[in-house]
Amino acid sequence: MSEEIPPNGGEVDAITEAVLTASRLLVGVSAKSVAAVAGPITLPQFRLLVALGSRGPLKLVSLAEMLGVNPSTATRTVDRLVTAGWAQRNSNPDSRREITVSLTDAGRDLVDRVTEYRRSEISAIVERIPHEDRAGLVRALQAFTEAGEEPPPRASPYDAGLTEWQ
Amino acid sequence: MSEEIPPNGGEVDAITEAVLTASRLLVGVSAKSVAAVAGPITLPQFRLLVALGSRGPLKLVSLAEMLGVNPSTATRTVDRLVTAGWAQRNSNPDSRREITVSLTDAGRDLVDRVTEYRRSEISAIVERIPHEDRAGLVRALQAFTEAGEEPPPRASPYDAGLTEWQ
DNA sequence: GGGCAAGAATTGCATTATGCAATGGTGATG
DNA sequence: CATCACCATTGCATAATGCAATTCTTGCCC
Repeated sequence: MSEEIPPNGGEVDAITEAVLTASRLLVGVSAKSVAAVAGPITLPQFRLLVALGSRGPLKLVSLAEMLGVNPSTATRTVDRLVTAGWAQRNSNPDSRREITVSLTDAGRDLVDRVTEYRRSEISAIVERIPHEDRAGLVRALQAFTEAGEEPPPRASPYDAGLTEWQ
Repeated sequence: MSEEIPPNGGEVDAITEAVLTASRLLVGVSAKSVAAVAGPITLPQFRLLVALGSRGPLKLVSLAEMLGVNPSTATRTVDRLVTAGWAQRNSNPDSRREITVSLTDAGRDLVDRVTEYRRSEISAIVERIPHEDRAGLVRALQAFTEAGEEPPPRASPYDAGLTEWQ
């Protein structure tokens, strides 16, 4: 060994801890955002709306796959969202065995409001970060993300920070 | 106003985006960890075990509060965990109207294995970060966390990165 | 073209997760 | 000791989930 960083001399552990702690904070922000804006909707339902918002109209199977749930679960969640007026089923003229699900205007509006709120919450935190720390943050976070993006995980619902656990 | 950083000159937005992206990654890591180790347990159940693991034996009400659920939900989840052999109810000699819930050895073991796995996943990512970016990461993440920790959010289950959504 | 396998959505069934509203027991305070 | 607050639990209703049919629809092969 030459200068530092033995197999795990503490630096890696320190960063890991820092990451976990920061993660905890983010989790709280997301919860707060949905609760503050989305009122009576449930999280799984909102997650489905987010998927539609970020990927556009989707077949039911694709939707289920994105959310990591069984198609039957997706079907029934869509049922509820349709009833609530946030999503709609569209028949596909090319293939009668498929349908697409898309947001209604109300649904899109809901997603936008929550996203907006969440973004503003994070911005508020970022604005309290001392200027001299900011430049390092972007570089560091990008380095972290790139290091972890070997196989890009399932894409979209995560964009809203919404998943079943974390 | 003196030198720079207008209301939102882009720097804040850039950091916000970086944070959101990194958050997405973390979410994936947590999901993978539980799925890989915890097998047949559900997420809400595991979340309860994590709370017990990080805070020790807890009254039912405290547990429910930590998890952000109704006490009745906690009661029934504990029922299932007890049946599965991962948790136990202990009568409190000081106050017969309270009970405490604690991990069994099997429960503690399960939590340890998942935590270990998750930590190793994050470490693996951290180790792929170029050395010159690492120091910046710790400082930056700490700055971020401190900036957000105005009112420290509900504590413990987040420690394992486990929540219902994110 | 007829028939058959694969794909897509849905429905049936069972279990878990949740919240709200009692209920029954226990402690504390006056 | 009488009442009020606190604690766990249970009853009831709804949502979320997965697995296993079921029903159409498409594609493909003979």
